[in-house]
Amino acid sequence: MGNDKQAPPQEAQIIDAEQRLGSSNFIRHIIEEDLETGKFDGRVETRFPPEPNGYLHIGHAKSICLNFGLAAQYNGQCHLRFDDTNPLKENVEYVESIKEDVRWLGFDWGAHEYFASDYFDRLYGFAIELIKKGRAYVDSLSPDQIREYRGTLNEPGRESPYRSRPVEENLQLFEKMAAGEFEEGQCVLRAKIDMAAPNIVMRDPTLYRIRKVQHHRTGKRWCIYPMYDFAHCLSDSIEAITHSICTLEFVNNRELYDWILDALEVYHPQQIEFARLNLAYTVLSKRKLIQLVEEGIVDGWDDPRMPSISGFRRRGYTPAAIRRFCDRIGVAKRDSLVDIAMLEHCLREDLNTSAPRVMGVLRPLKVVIENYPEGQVEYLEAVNNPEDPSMGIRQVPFSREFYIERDDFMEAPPKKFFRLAPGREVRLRYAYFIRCHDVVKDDQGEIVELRCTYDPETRGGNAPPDGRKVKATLHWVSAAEALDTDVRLYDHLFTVENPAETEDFKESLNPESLTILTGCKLEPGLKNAEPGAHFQFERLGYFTVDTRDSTPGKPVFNRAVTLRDTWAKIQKSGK
RNA sequence: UGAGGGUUGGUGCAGCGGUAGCACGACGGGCUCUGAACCCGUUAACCCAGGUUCGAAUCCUGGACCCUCAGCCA
Repeated sequence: MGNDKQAPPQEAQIIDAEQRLGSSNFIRHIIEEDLETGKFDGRVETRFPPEPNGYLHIGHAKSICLNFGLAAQYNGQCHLRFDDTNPLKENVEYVESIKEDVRWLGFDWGAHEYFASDYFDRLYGFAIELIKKGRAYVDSLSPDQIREYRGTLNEPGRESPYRSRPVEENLQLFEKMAAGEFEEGQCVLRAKIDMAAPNIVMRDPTLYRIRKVQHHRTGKRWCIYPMYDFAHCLSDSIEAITHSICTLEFVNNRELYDWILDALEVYHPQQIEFARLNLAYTVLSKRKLIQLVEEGIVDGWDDPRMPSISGFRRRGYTPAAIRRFCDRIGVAKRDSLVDIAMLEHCLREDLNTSAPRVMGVLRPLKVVIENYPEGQVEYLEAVNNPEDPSMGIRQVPFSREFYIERDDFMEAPPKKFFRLAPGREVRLRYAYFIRCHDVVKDDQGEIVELRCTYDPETRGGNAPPDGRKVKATLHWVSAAEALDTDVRLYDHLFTVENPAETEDFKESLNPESLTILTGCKLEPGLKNAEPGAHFQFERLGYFTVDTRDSTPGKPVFNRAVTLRDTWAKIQKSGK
C-alpha cells in the first residue's frame, strides 16, 4: 500500500513549467529579450554543472529546477555536466549519487551527459593557442610568490619575472608540464592579462596546474589539470550553451569568463548570476555539510536531518514538493534566508492529496472499554484519503482494548482542551463515542490506563439518535492487532536561524534534533508498507517508511513534517 | 580605504513613470468524524536625503548599510 508514485520525468518537467508560467524573474526577462533579438538564434541551452565532490543539497535543487525548468519552458535542452577538473577531491561515487538525485527530482538530461574531463584534449589545445597568441605564459614562481606578487585588494600586483618568456619557450615549458617533467607547484600556466587590474581575478589568473594524481575518468593520461575559470567557459562554449547560470560568488569571475572566450575567438555563451539558497536553521555549504558527516554529528549524507537531497528523500520529502518549493522561492540577486515553513508547506500540500491516511499512536495510553465484549474483534471501515475518494477504503480492527495518544487525555483539562478527560465523551475516528469513567494509576501516580464505556449506537463514529455532539475525534489503534514499531521524529539541526553566521556553527547544534520513539502502536495494515512509502498519520503528520532501518514485517517510520497544529499553538501562547 | 553585486510587509518573490501585488507566516472567523485540509477576512513594506516629472518603488545625484573577491578550490 501507499507506494510512491512518481510522475515520469518529462511529465514532471512539463507540469512544473506550466505552473511556473505565472512567476517572472530577471533571468526570464533576459532570455525573452534574447529570444526577441535573436541573440542565440532562438535557442535556449542551459546546463547544471556540479563538481562531483559531494552530495547534492536543496541549494543545488534550486539550480537544477531553474536550469531544467528554463530549458523545458523555452523548448531548449539542459545538460548535466560534471565539472571534474580537480581529481584530488572528486570520485565516481559522487557522480552516481548526483545522477540519482537529479533523476529523483524528476529531471531528464537525455543524451546530454557531459564531463569537463572529456574536453581535456581540446582544452589543452586551447591553452596552446592562447600561448601562441601571446596571451598565456608558464610561470615558475612558487605558490607563495604568486600570492605575494598578486598584490592586495587595495594595491596592484607586480608582474612575474617569467611573464615575458618568448612564445617558443612557453610552448616547450607547457609541453614539459604536460609530460610530467616538472613537480607539482614548480610551475603553472597563467593568462597574461593585467597585474594591476582592479578586479583581482584578472591579475594573470592560473589556467593550468600540475597534479600528479589519477583522475577518476582519464586515469593517468594527464598530470596537468585546468582550473575552473578556464575549463568552465570553454565547456560552455563547446556545448553551445546559451545561458550559463551560476551563483553570485562568480560575478567577479565573469570578466575572466568573457576574456578567455574573446581571446580564443570562440562561441560565447552569456553568464548570468543569481543568489544561492539559504534555508533557516540549517547550513548549505558543502564544506560544513561534509564536516557534519565526517565528525559523525549526523548519520551520513542521507541522515533525515540533513538538507541534502538524499536526506530529504529519506526524511519523506517528495520530488514534487521540492520542485514546488524551488518555484515559489523565486530567483533574484539578493542574499536571502528562506523560512523553512515554506518548504514544509510545499510538502504538506503535495502529500495532502497523495498520501493515504492511517492511524498510529506514538505515545500510547491504554484504554479499556468496560461494556465491550471481551475477545470480540470487529472491523470498521476507514477512508484512505478524504481528498481523493478513488483511493478507496480499508478495514481497521476494533476491540475492547486499544491505545490512544497520551496527549489526547488530560485529568484536569484547561478551558480550550476538548479531547478526553474524566467524565467527558469523545469520538474514536471511524469507531465509537466513548466516555471516560476511571483513571488507573501506578504507584508513582503515573496514568497507566483509562476505563471507558462506549455507545453501540455510534458505530462507525456516527452521531447517536439523540443528536449528542462531541468536541473531539481521536485516533486509536486496537491493542492486540497493533503493529509495534519505532518512529523517529526530527527537528531543526540547529537552534539558530543562520548558523553559518556564528563563530562556530557547531555551537548551535540542536541536541533535540532527533527523537526515537519505541513501542509505537500502528494500525496492522502498515506491517507490509514498502520502504519509501508516504502516509499521513491522522492528526499527527506525514511519515515515511525508512529505507535503511526497516526490515520485512517491521517498517520503521520517519516523520517528514507535522500537520499544522492549532492546539499546539494555543498551548504555546499560554492558553 | 580597490573592484563588483545588492537593499520592497515577519519571510521569499513580483511590480520596469500612472491606485504597491502574490505566496508563506501570524491573527480572526466559517466548515469539519483529522484542532488537518478547505473557505472567508485582517495585519503589515518601497534604506535615507535631495532632484527631474502633472505623477517616482521605478529615472538622476549624493549618502548609509549588507554581500563577494587577495586558492596552483569550484
